[in-house]
Amino acid sequence: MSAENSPETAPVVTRFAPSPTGFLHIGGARTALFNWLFARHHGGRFLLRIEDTDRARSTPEATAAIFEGLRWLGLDWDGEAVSQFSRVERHAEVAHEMLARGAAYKCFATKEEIDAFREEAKAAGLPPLFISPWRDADPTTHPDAPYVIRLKAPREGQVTVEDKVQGTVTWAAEQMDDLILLRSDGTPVYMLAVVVDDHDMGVTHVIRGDDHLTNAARQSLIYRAMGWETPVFAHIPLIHGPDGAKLSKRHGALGVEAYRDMGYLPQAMRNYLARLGWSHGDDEFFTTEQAIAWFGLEAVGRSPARFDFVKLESLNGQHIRSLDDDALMAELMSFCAAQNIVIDASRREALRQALPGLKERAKLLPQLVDLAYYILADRPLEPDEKAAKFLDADGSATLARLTPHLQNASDWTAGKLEEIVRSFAEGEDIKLGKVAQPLRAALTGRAISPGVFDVMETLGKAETLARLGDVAPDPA
RNA sequence: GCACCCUUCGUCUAGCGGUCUAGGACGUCGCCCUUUCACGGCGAAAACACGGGUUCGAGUCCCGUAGGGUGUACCA
Repeated sequence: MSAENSPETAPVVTRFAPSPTGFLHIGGARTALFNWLFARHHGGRFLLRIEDTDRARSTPEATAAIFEGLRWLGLDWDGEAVSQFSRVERHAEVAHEMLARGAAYKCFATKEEIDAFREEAKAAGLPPLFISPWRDADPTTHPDAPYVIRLKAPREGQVTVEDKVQGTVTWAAEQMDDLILLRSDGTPVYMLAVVVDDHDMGVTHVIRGDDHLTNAARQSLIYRAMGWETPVFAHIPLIHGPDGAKLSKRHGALGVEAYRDMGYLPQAMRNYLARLGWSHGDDEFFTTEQAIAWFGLEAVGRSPARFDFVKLESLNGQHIRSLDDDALMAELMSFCAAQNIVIDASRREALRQALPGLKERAKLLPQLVDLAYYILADRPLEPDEKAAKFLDADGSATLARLTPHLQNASDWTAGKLEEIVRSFAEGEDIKLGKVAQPLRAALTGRAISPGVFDVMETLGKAETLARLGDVAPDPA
């Protein structure tokens, strides 16, 4: 690779490489997001590779869930997703090339021998790194038996990884064992497959969780053995659960589709996830376009972050409010469709009209649906407990006296209606709340709602009067 | 065990030797606005893990200690 083509200056290529053994969890989603933001920021390419070499644990369902999760999050990848398994022959080919170069060797040690070695080492208080007796064996002494191909790792000196996030990290060569490249059944091991694939796919920047930091050292040995230039590494800190413990499947790590079902917006997820471990000064709320414009590895932190639902929810509320009504309506409708919530055309129209008042009050999509109860429900409404309190004898009587004033309304707009109700309250010598609250309860069945005059306008004159009639029969 | 990484308000973070009596956001608590709830506005409590250095000067650099995390497979 020529100098002008080095990873530092070549067009950026990043990748996300999940193994399809389950849903796309939140940590993976953030790794994908960082890779995506970085690629988009640099006008580069973002690739997807499915690490499905573990045939026993990989499932097509999981692969589908990962695609679906990424799509929902809006993290579009370039080109076709690559199946790592489909490349086993190339991996084996590279292993044999390393063998031919003398950078690797055949090891005939059996699993039992290795286990025994480790136990002895442990008992003797020595590092449990297996040192193969076959490393420098004369090939003529090789038995006719199954063997693995091991990397001939350096025995002395240091191995250094220049990491964009972690800085310069150094290990003593003695810490590194002769890792297996090809198993005795001829299949490649992960460590080899990643390196070969990243190289062949032209990946310039490897951005992944810092649980791979030590892997980077071992992988750099493979790059070196093949004479390949290493990509730029960036190991980002992991995400922990709300209690500080590692986020795992049985411990708070949900698939991204769970967040979708809870009513979070993809842009809010992107915003929140981006802020976990990365910052741009004091900016908390931003658009995806801004994130792309601002993103850089130098502003990624090194300490792990806890996942905080409360803050995510707050951010989601901000995104709901900032979305224009038609876009929000579209999000809401697709959410309802997924949740099997059916809304007919006329109510959809009323909902759309009421959206400006609704969205101020919701942090999650389902809250929007709940708030729209007065639009979606059929008469007679079933007041909840708090609403029922406003509809006692006193409240109902007030409403009964108010009704004629409404019937005579010259035009049915929020402004005009407020005028009418206010002058009614004045005439009765009661506070506006005394009439507005029963009115709200009667019209919405709830104690909380958007402004009651807006509700009346949304409902229209006939429906408003009908609902009043339901709770406050005409005294006449 | 060994190796590596991490450590600023409850949480996410700003801070890249002096501008830090440490800033913002979420959350919490007051007050204001107000027909409810939100939104919005104003204000309060709340942190540099500990101990040594280096320096005229350390949240910022170095070394320890403690705590946490990750890795250490013929898993990925």
